[in-house]
Amino acid sequence: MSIRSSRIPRPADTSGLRVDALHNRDRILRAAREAFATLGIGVPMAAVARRAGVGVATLYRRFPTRESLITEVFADQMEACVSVVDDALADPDPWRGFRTVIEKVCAMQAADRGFTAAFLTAFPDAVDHERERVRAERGFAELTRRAKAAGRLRADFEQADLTLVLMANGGIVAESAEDALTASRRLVAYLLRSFQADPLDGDVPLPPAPPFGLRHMRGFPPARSAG
Amino acid sequence: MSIRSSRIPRPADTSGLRVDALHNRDRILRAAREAFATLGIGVPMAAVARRAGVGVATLYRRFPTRESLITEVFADQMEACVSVVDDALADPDPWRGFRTVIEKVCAMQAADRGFTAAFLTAFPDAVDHERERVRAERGFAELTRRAKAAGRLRADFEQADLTLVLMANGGIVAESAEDALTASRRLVAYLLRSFQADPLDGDVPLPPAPPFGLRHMRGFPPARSAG
DNA sequence: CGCTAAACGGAGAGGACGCTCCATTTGAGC
DNA sequence: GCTCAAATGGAGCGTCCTCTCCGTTTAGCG
Repeated sequence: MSIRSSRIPRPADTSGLRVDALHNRDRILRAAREAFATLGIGVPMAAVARRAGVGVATLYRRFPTRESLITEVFADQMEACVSVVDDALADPDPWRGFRTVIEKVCAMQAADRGFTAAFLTAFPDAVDHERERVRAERGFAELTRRAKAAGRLRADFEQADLTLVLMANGGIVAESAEDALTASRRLVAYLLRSFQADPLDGDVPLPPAPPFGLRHMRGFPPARSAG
Repeated sequence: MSIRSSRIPRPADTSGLRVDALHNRDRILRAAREAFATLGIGVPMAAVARRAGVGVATLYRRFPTRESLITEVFADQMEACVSVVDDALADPDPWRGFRTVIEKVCAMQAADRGFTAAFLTAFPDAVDHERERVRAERGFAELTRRAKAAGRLRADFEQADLTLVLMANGGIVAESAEDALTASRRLVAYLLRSFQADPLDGDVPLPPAPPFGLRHMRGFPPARSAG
């Protein structure tokens, strides 16, 4: 009956840790969050360690792979995504729900440089993300269905278009986070305008949807190894 | 009166080269084109040299910096961009001209992975690109003006939106070039649909345009150095 | 307070890449 | 063919990054 006796230790089992270790773990996570947001995923591990004020060994002991660190760092954001979708599902107006999801998620993406990569990438050990992503995907599919049923979303909108939006939004790079956000907002406004159903030009067919969903995006960000 | 006596040796002066050197230069350029397209800008120089079947020294002698190589490799594409704009300017239908430019350039971008980065980046020694980019930009501004005058393009479309399109399109990453093209086409169709003037919802204002143009995009692709 | 396992940090091995130096090869004019 | 400047290729050095090993420090417990 203890609060912490749950058998599934999500997101990670930190119960057996000494208090100093726990403290350092927090500092690492905070430092990594900062570093990823400003420099992007792929900052040297040593830089994260330095920002956290710990040695590299401590970093590696706690997070053996870069991916495990990323997974943990973005756990919050992933959960935030899920709640965004959940909130939208509770909205009585289907179109507003649909619109809000895209707007909010894209804003998150624009604000945090590393988030795009983390969100779009399926890491081998990011099973936690996997589960949440699937849940978000399901919820979004439902939102899509409702918005179409309400006649507000064009009928040929596909699930893959969400990926398209996220990739497009992820392409935005700017000097400052504010500039990125401004640009993102405008892009999203343009796209949402097109997503709306419009009986006037229903006869102009869209090019086919790309053949991928979120899970087809392995290899992001682009590798650059030799051939 | 000689054919080759032009004082401005654009894009590069290769006149004094021995035939074998010239031959190797071609092989390097071809190899680099391939490598950039598939692996992206930033492939190891050694990989380019290996593909070209030359030593690294040969590569460096011909192209002292990575940027000079990129400049040369993408000279063709840059010229192609300019012609696309020129063709569009010759089109009697302003909207079709506008639309075609965006479609064609985005298609080029989607087909060649390195092109985005090369196009968006202002390299110190890429003065050649600079000139062509300015020309393309001017032409596009004129196209925009005409399309607006014809009432086909929404009045609040800004030059910066072109950058937005290119960034968004550049965000597309896919396994194969075909998938990327498919995705790009769909994205572009969505965006163009929004760019069209529509008196029905002229009262819905767009978020402000991002405060940048093509030349504000230094730092693409994202650096990842430590802080 | 003292013991011990847990935690720590930094040095350094290992590897990728950028770029240069230099001994050797080769094209081109005589 | 002979000569020599031009061209070549790969060895090698410096740098940056990942990840591990190991001697030292410290929290937690009796």
